Amino acid sequence: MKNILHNLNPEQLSAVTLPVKSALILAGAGSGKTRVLTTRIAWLIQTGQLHSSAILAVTFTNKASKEMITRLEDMLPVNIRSMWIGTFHGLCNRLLRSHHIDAGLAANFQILDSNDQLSAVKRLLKSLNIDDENYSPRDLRSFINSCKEQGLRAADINVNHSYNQKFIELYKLYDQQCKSEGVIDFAELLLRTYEILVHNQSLREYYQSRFQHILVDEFQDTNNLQYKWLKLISSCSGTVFAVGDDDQSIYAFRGANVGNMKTFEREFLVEKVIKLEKNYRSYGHILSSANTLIANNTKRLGKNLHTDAGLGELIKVYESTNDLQEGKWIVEETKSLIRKGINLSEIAILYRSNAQSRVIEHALFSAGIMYHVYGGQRYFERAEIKHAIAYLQLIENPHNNTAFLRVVNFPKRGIGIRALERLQNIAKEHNISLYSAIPKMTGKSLTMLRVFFKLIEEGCSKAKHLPLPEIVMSVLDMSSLIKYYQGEKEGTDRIENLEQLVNAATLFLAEENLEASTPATLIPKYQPKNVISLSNSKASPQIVENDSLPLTEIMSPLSAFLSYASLESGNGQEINGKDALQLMTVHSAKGLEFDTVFITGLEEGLFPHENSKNEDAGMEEERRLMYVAITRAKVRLYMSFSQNRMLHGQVRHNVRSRFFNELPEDSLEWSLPKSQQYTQLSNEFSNNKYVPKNTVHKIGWYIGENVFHLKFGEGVIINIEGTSINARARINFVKYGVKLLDLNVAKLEKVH
DNA sequence: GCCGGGCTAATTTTT
DNA sequence: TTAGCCCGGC
Repeated sequence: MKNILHNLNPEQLSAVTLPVKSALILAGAGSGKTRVLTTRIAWLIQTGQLHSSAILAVTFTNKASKEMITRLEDMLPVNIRSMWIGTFHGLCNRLLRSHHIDAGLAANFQILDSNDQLSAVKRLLKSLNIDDENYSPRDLRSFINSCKEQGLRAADINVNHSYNQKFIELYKLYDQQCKSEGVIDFAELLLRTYEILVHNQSLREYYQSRFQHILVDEFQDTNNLQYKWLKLISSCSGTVFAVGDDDQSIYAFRGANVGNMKTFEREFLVEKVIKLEKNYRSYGHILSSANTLIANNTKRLGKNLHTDAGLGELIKVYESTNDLQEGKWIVEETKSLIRKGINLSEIAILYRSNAQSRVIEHALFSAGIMYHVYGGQRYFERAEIKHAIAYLQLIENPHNNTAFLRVVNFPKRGIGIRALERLQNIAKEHNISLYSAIPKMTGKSLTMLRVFFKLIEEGCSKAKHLPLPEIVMSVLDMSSLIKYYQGEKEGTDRIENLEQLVNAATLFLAEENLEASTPATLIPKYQPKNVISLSNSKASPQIVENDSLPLTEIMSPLSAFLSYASLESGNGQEINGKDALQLMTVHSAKGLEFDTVFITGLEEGLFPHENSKNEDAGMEEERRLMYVAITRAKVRLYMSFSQNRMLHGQVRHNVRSRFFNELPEDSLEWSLPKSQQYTQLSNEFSNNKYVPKNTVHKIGWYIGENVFHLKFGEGVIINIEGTSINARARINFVKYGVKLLDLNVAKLEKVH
């Protein structure tokens, strides 16, 4: 038997070997969090405390769950399959497929990704003739999602606001629309699962007794529904082992609630919180910067990272006049790093928002330095792939109107908007899907629509006999998608992508361990009677066995593949053999580490971002984001800011980020001596082409200065026009935006 | 049905 | 600046 516990530090060891009770592990950046999580699972199984089927491990991303599976396979000789490891969404998908009848869903329900959801919402609004900017599709979508993430149905929401009233009504109609089309959105996967567990006692008790230990990764990212879900499924015999880092909570904007950690500690009666504070990633200066910075946050559970590695290099801070210069500086530093023998792929350039990559890319491109920008389009989100998937969805479920509208006239079949409007009216009138409405159409568009109808119909019958990869192949052919792109100027890449889809299907089947030739079969697996009888301890072998089947066994391979495609957007950029510089937002850097990290654009308004500066919570999240950025670096850390930056088509004057004041002086190495900073600053301003040279002294105000106005509050001078008596300042006020004020009239105060 | 001009708004992102 | 959206003209 492998000694899986060797080389664990005392804190890690105590976390790994905790008794099977609810526990909270505060795992700092680079403290071996994943290791603890996987080793604990292995330890529980190896010591015979739990059967592998009693374990549920939940992550947020597919990447994280894959990583966990890989590591476990390395540690354990047993079959990982019997364990439930996956993302919240993936696990809920599995549960809903197994219990689709209880959930009131068709066996082959399809999953809307957020774009699909948006078009579904748009279609709903259109069908109701709502063209009011107060009810924009995007707002409605986020309203619906945030309701679902709170566990609220339209009927549950208090009607006390006229604005709400309409949204609630629309939310209800949206759910009806989804139901009749046989589709569900991401949030619905979770909510629906939660609801069937609440409403179906035998089902609930079955899973409650089955999962005795539930391990949750990145607990700080859970939203309220996920928390409720965990609480429900773990009550009775279950316990939750939560691992997270409140200091790395950077997803509040999409519903994550850090407060869940404190609530968890209280409600799950956690006796002792274990902190993993030993960092195995970064050198001392980097770590103390992170510690000092994050100490400025008030709402923390408390944690301080330390390392055995020495202090290492100082953090290099660079101040530039403008963003172009910042780009050049990155190029120069990169070149010198290359000379030191550092691989480009070990260097990351981080920024707060995607728009900032442009200037940097330009500089790198001109210098001939290879780079790779993360966050591009993912494989399954590419237009051509979405088209192919839509055909596949229609074959599996022709009533999916979102898929229908996506491809009914793509490639062109001469089916225009007029025809579709009529079709939609017929469908609405008879309360049927667009597909079913086709035979009821009249006029010449009927002919065209019939062609499409036949196409789908033939696809359906073919799908019954062919193995998955061949279904995909035949769809590419019969849809004429390939033919269409052959006629396009830049279609080669798209054709390549489409052909990749066949490989993706083959690969998917292989991973699901299934013979490619198995025909689609659907066996009802869940027998409520059995479950009731086993509510005490051991689950019947039959049910355990069913629970561990690959998805392709409980639904058609095509259906399984489609859900995989929706839930796994596909690492758009994963295989990248080239040695290239890594460019990404700070958000997407979370969980990664690099030898060298550049944090760029450290300016007030950018990082921390303007929109977050007003409330405390927003500011603290920005600080955590900065903390995440810093802790990505192993050996070398660079930070830069620029006095001027092109933003929204305008040159903006920025002040360096407040975060610099929150870092330890001793760990920083300014590229200009600190004493010269402010002298330098005013020189730069007076040399600036936007300011007449001598205005600084004559007027007594300078660009970039923080000011306070009685009515408008705080702001920054972004430009000064005219001189002496005519002098006016363009001031960017935090709350009121840009105003032009006469400096001789306006009562401005300096803010220090 | 398609193209182009004008307008507007402008973080962060996984499933 | 630029991407996305809407509208009008062909």
